[in-house]
Amino acid sequence: MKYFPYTIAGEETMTRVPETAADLDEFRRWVERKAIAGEMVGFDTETTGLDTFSPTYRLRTAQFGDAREAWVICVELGSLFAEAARWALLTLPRLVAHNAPFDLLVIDRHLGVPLATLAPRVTDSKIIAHLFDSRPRHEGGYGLRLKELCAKDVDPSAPDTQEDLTAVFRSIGETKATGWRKIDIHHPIYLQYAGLDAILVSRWLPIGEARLRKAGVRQALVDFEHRVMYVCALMERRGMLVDQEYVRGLVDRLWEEAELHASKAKQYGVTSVNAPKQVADALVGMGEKLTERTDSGALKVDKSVLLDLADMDQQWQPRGTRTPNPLADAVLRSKRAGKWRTSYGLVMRDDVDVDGRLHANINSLQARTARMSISRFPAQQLPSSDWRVRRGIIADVGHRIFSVDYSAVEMRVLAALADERTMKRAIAEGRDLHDFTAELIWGPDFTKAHRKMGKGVGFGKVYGGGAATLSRQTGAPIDEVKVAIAAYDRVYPGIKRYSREVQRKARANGYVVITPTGRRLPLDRDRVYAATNYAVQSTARDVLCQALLNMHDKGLTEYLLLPIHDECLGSAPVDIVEEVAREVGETMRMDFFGVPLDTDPEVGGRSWGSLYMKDAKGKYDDALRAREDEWYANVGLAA
DNA sequence: CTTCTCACG
DNA sequence: ACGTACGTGAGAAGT
Repeated sequence: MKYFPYTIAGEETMTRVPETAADLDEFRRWVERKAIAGEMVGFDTETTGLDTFSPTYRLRTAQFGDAREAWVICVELGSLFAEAARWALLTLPRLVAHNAPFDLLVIDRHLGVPLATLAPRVTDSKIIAHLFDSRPRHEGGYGLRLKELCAKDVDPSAPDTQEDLTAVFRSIGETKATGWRKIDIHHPIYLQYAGLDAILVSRWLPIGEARLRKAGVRQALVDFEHRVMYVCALMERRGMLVDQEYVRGLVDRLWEEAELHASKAKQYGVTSVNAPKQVADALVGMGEKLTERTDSGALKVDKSVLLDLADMDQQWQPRGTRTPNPLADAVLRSKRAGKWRTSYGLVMRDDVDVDGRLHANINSLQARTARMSISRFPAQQLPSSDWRVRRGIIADVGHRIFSVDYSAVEMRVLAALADERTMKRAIAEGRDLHDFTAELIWGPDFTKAHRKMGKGVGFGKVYGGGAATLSRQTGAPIDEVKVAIAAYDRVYPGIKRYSREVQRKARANGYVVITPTGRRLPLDRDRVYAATNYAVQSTARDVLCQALLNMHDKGLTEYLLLPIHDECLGSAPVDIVEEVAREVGETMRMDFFGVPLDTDPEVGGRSWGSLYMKDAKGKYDDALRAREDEWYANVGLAA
C-alpha cells in the first residue's frame, strides 16, 4: 500500500493506493462499512483523455473517498484491481461525482457497470452547484468547477489538481493533450491528486446541498435534473452514425473551395482570409468605405459587412444594388468553407468510434438559463440553410431520420407566463400568431411588412431588445418601430405587465429570477431587462426536458439522437419511423398553463441533411433528395 | 489568454 | 429618466 497524507481545511487526510491483493481486501472492507452505513462516497476516475469512445481510450484509475480518506484503485494494473473497483461501484449505495456523466460513461464502457445500474445511485455535484448559481466564475458566479467550489467552501488552499498536473506533464516532457495518457501510473502527484478529488467532492456535496435547501430549491428539481442527465447520457452513449464515405468527400470539396477563394483573395494582398485586419486594409486600399467598428475600435469586416460589399443579402442572394467587390466575395466563401471543414467536417471524419459513430458531449444543464449545450461536435450549431454538413449524419442501418420540434415555443411560453389573455386566445384557436398580431395592430388589410414587424417586436419582447436594436435588425425606420412597439403593448398589455413584474421580483430576490419549476436564474444588475428572456428561455428548456423524461417513460429513448433546444432528432426503423415520430410528437406536445405547446413531426430519409434539402420556396426538393439521399434514391428506383 | 468571427435555437 | 436584443461552442489570429 502507498500512503499520501494531505491536510485539507486543517484536517489530516490520507490517500491509500492498494498494491497487493491484501491491500485490495482492506479496500473492500472499507467499502462494506460505507455500504452498511449507507454513506455517500465521493467518486472520480482518471483516464487517458476525454475521447471516451476512441479505440485507444483507457480507464486508468477509479477513486473513492470520504472526508478523511481516499482509495485510488489502479484499474490499469490488471483484472484484480479492475474487479475490485467494479465490485465497489456495484456495492456502494450512494455516490457523488463532479460532472457525473463523464465518469458514468467511462465506467459503462470500460468497467462494465451499466449506466442504468449506476446512474440512479449517483449525485452530480455539478448539478447541485448549478441549481444554486448557474454562472461560471468569470461571470460573477461561484463557478462550476470542483476546484472553484472547494476553494470557496472547503479549503481556499486546496490544490487545483488539473492545473497542477498540467505542470507535472510539462516537467516530464508531455503536454495537456498527452500527459493524461503518458504519465506513469505510480507518479506520486498523480496518485495524490486522484485521491484528493474524491475527498474534495465528498466534502463539498453536503455544503452545496445545505445551501440549496436554504435557498428553497425543491428536491423534486434536483431529482428532475438527475433524470434528465441520465437520459442525455443514454443519447450520448448511443451516438450518431456518420456517413464516412460522404464526409471524406465533403472535407476534400470544402478544402478545394476554401483554397480556390483564398487564392483569389491573395490577388488582392490578403494572405490569410481569417485575419480581419488584412481584409480591412485591403478593402480600404480598394477604395471601400468601412464604417462599422468592433468593440475594440477596429474596422469591422464580419459577414454582414462583407455581404453588403459583395452585393448580397443576408441569405447570400444577389441584390443588384452595386458592383460586387470580388475580394469581399472571395473572403466570405473561403472563410465559410474553411470553417465548415474544420469545425464540422474534420470532426465527423476523425472523431468517430470503431462503429463509425460520433458521441457528442451532451451537457444537460449548462447555460445560465439551464439550457443544454452540446460540445466536441457542436451538433446544435450545424448550418441549417445548407444541407451539406448535416448530410454527414445518418440514421442507423435500416433506419430513417426524424425530427420533432415545438411550434414557436418561446412566444407560447411567454404568453403562458404572462397570462396574456388575447395572445393565449389566438394560440388556443390555432391562429398564426404573427398574422393575428398584424391584424390586431394594422387591421385586416395588414401587409407582409406589417407581419414581419409584428414578429420582430415579439422577438424583441422575448429577448428584451428595444426600438433601436429592432430598427437595426429589420432595417425599418426607428419611428415606425417605436409606433409598432407601442401598438404591441396596447394589444398585448399582459406582456409588458409581466416583464415589469418579473424584473421587480428579480430585484426583490437579490437579482435572481425564479421560474415556475423553482429554478434560480442569477441576473446581472446592469442587465435586469434580460429577466423576461431568462424566464422564457429557461422555462422552454424545462418543457423540453420534461418531454424527454416522458419519452423515456414510454420507452422512446432508444430512438432519440439529440435534443436541440426546441427539437428532438431521432432515428427509427423504416417500418415504424412514421409511428415513432408521431408518438414522439404526441409525447412532446403538452399544455402549459392553458397554452397548447404544439409539435411538428417530420420524417426524412437516411440522412439528417434530407430534412434540409429544400427549394427557394422552402418546399422539399424531391429531385435533390433523390440525388443526395440514399433512402429517397431507393424509393425512386422502386417507383 | 483575448478578440473577432460565425454556426445554431 | 432612459434603454439595453438572449443563450451557446469553436477556430484563427494576435498578444
